[in-house]
Amino acid sequence: MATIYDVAKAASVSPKTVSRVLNGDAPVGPETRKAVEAAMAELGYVPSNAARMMRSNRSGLIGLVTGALSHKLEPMEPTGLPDLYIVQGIQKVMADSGKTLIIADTGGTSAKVPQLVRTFLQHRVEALIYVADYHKQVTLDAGAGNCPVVLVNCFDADGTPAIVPDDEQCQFDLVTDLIRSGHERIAYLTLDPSMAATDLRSKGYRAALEAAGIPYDGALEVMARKNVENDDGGLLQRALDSVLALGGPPTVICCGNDEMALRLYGLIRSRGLRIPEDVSVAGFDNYRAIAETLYPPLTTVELPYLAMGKRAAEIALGIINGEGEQLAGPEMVPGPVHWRSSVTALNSVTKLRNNTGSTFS
Amino acid sequence: MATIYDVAKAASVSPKTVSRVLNGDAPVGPETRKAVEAAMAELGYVPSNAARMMRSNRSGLIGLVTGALSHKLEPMEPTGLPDLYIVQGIQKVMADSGKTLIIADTGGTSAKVPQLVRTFLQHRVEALIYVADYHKQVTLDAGAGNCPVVLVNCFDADGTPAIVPDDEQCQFDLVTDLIRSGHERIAYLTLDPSMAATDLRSKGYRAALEAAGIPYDGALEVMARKNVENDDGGLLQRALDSVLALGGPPTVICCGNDEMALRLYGLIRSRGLRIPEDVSVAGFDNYRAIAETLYPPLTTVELPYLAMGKRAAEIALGIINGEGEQLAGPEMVPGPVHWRSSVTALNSVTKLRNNTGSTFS
DNA sequence: AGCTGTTATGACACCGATGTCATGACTTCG
DNA sequence: CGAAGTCATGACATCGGTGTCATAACAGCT
Repeated sequence: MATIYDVAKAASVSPKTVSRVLNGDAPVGPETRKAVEAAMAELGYVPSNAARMMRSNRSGLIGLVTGALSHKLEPMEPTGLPDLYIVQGIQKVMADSGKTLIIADTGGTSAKVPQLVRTFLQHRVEALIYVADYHKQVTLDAGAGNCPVVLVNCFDADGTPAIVPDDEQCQFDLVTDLIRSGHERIAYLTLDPSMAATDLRSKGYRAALEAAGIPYDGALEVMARKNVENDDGGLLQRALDSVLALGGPPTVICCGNDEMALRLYGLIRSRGLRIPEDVSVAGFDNYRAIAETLYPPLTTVELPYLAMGKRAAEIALGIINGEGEQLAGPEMVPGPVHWRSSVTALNSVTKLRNNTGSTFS
Repeated sequence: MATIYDVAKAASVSPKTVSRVLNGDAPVGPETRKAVEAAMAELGYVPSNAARMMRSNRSGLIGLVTGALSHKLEPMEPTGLPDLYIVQGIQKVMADSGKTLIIADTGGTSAKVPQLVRTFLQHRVEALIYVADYHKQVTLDAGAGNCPVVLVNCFDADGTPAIVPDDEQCQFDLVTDLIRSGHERIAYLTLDPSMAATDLRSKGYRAALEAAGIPYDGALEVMARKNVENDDGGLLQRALDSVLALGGPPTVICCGNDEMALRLYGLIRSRGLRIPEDVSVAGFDNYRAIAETLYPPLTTVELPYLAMGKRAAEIALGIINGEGEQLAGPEMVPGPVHWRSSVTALNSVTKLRNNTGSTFS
């Protein structure tokens, strides 16, 4: 591979002049420039980042640790594919800022993290971003030294900069929209309570009821999914039957995620009920492959994964450039409700929803 | 950040000795070693890959160009999420071999590719892997110089090493299994013929019929999906109606992908038919979020994306290490049939299928 | 004319590792 | 016992760029 010296020789100038042409950091005569550029093209010269970095101490690399690539292999996918969207958002911002992303996958084993971090430090990444597969608390045992760290979709106890979804606000917005459409008996089939999101969303659900002056009925909120190997869906069946059997059955059923909603469609229909005429359904995640493809299309909330990724990248870049904005602890990002026809309006104030910022599709 | 000189000074040895401790390429006295290791730990020393690379000319980096991260944002997702699985397979093999993956995303614009390749070359990647979002032909206009290139899920006209799915064999296997279960009237609702896969699968479909001595009926093979913005699913409705209206209606309907099958479930049921009692359904892709979640679970074929990724990584490593195996042109990888209850057996020879290598789940 | 300032360029050291070669101490063998 | 071989270590050059400083040519000003 051609070096800067080869180019210099071919153009009959000094290596430093070639460097100046490359970086444009000092004036170069027009003819000299032309000669150098010709030589570079001729030799197919590509500057070596390694050598460049030796002096400047700026690698242009950002390290990203994630399970996004591997966790889809697991038999259980409690959520959609959040981390992937996050990675996407990060990638986009980084690419725009000229940084190159190095991605390492944990393969599902968080024990690998320290080793991955070490590799990143060897490459002298300018920042480290850790993306979790679902909203949770983590502890960063890997000593990242003085390399700035940003957490996404998770947070720790040490006030490390973190970006998390606003699960509570999302569920609040969804339920509020349902109430605005005239629903009052709103069932909520939740995910495993061991997940940080479950608790937050439950709070949002109750807060929305309270804000509308609707009394909370514990019988309408049922756990319908457990993160265990042998969850064959029986839990969901029983949960559905239990809310349908209530004296005042729900007019709409909220699901912990879109997959649960997909299952629920089948179960509801096998009981002879129509969606949304007999009962409305709402999901969570806006897992589009499901939400848009189902018939009728599913009303659901989008967790702002893409936006979270972008925000995390901006925070990281901010730290690198020494700009203040010293985010201590988690920053919450809200996401939009996607209103589709799996929920029917029980009144005629539907228009009102137009002012809430929800998107229709 | 501490350098090898700092460590050397702290341990009162020469830098070279520290280097020897790091690489273990020459004998070091046990006490010296201990002193050096203590100094490294003390200073939190992490060797610089850039400096290391300057001498050895081995970056330990592999460049991966893909649209995997971004294409899921597009409104249309003709296939599942193949490239992601491919990336996964590559990542796994590379991590095991000690290489670090640099991932760049095209953001959907293939015009960006040359620039991404340039960045990779600056980082002196040891190989370049290009992953396409669906099986197609490409032209590599980006001059990768003498850097080895491996294509995945695509191929070019120049005989560049390439790994592609064996669409024909997959469809052949699926249809053959259907026939073994007693089906003879087998409809096939295809994807857009502009995709390379469509043609190959059609071939597999016909070959399976022919191998079983079943005459091919053109009326059973209908295009049901076009890659255009305004495909509202009407095409699928009409396709379904056309095959159901035939004198000899199909006992099983194969779909171009699992999403189409998901849609078809709804359409079939809205016509008062049961799955699989009245008509069986088979998909393509083994898009598990759909195939396993649907009720009844969907019989489908898995394109071997993970295996393709692994194979591509192996090929790339082989080239780097100068091992022969000079793959010229595409290598086809077959994938397994996943037999689930969306297809009913019309005879009692089901047992036979056990010998075909299909997996049951 | 003489001084100052700008432009265009080159010489040289340096970033942090590793490859090569040299050196001194010690072991082994004829 | 001396030659040859192994072991443990260090001096020094080198990889491919960039930062610093020097230098020469030429313009503009008093």
